[in-house]
Amino acid sequence: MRREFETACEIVQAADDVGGLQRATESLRDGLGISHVVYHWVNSRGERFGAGTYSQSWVDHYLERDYLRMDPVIIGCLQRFDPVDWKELDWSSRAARTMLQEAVEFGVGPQGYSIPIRGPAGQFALFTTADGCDDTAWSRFIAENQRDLILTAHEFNRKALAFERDFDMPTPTLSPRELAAMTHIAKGLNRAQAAAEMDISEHTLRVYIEAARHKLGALNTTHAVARALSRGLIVV
Amino acid sequence: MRREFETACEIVQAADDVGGLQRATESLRDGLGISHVVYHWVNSRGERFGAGTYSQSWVDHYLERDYLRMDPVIIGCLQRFDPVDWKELDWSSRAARTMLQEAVEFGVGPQGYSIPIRGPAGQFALFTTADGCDDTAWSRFIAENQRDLILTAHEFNRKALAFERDFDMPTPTLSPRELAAMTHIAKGLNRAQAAAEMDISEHTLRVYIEAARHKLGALNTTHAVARALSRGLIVV
DNA sequence: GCCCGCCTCCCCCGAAATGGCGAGTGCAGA
DNA sequence: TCTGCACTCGCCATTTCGGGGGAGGCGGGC
Repeated sequence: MRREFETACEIVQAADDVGGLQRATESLRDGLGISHVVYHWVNSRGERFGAGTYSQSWVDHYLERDYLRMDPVIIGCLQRFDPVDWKELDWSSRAARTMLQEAVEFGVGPQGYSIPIRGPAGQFALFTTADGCDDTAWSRFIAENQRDLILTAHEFNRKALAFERDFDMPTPTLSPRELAAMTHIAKGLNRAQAAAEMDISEHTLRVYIEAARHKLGALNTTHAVARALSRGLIVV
Repeated sequence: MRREFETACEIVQAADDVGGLQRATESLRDGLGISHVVYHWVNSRGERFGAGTYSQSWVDHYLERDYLRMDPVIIGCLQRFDPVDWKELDWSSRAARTMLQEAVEFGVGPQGYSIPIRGPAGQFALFTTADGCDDTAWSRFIAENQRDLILTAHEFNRKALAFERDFDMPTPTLSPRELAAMTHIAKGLNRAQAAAEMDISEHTLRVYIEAARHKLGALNTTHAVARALSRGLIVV
């Protein structure tokens, strides 16, 4: 691992708040001589936060335009799990192209490389490096640093999860029947069908669903399914 | 990266079926001189498969006893996203201890290190190394190889996802309002609340939900939410 | 041995969601 | 320019869900 990555990882490991992650991104940016290093994180409650070198004005602009909802980097990374060069993403919509152009005006991109990672409870993180260099220089940069970037992303994730664990509610345990019931419901069966599938009465199935709902602290069945999926309790 | 890892990664990259992954695990096991290397994978349809060096008799025994449902390695890794040494897991239940004892009799463990990774559509993968050595030797082994193991796990995942992409159906595109509506529903709001949140009539909200349902090929709203979550279209 | 959690079944009723019928505006890409 | 898609609104009948009761058996952990 190159020295600048080692340094950044050490800062991450020593961090005891988001500010520590922030310093790590700055250290890595300076060490690598690129324009941006950003770690963006959605915790299990859907709260977003970020640590990185983007200017406040770009972040404000980005949020103001609600780019979170259409940013091809976000959209694309939510649908894959291997690192992606921004050039591979779908920039076909006009809104996306507009956004990229504005980003460049704010000193972000056009080159970028983002590493997505998902956590067990719906957490989602993106570790991004970006620069304004040309394609060949960027390709070389990625080829040389890809592995170190992945490992550094892991260090960020480890720390971010540690922060969260501190004030996280434990994931409840669902019984096998509750899991089976939730799985059937998540697959789109209604209560009667799910009950038939499990060969139990519809009422019994309801008991499972309600038990799961209460354990998950969910407001209704759909919410319970969403939570169970997000926490990796069931798989559709 | 140590040579044995490089070799394994090259085999993975060249693989065009599960057999290729299988050969990579064997190569890595032999190169590292440990007893087992296993890659276990649950795709987006919930189908499981594995490539690795466990004996068929252990796999049969494991499945026969339905250990998938209580294996602390599986349970634990489903709830974290950083690599874990088996010793850190919860072996307190009697069933878990029995399973570990049997595993050792079948030549698996007691030392183990598993790296979980989640994909965007509910995929879940575990890359595991295991051996019968003592604690200090194992700690040294992990300390020395942790990073290479993570990178190798990434190569396995990349290839496994590529296999799956081949016969995957394309993810539909939801409009911004549809995504917003689905997100609110997934958070447990009822239609009236979600409509109020979006400042539109309840009927309009229904139109979005139904459009999303049709695009996602879902049988009902809950199913649609499950699919949207599984495909990474929305985050709760 | 007792308690707790899991599994199973029954009834009732109000509230919510679903499905199908409409209609009109406006923006953006072919 | 024109077609399509996104966005917005209304009504009605039917199905499904949600919450409230109550009850019994069975197994594992303290």
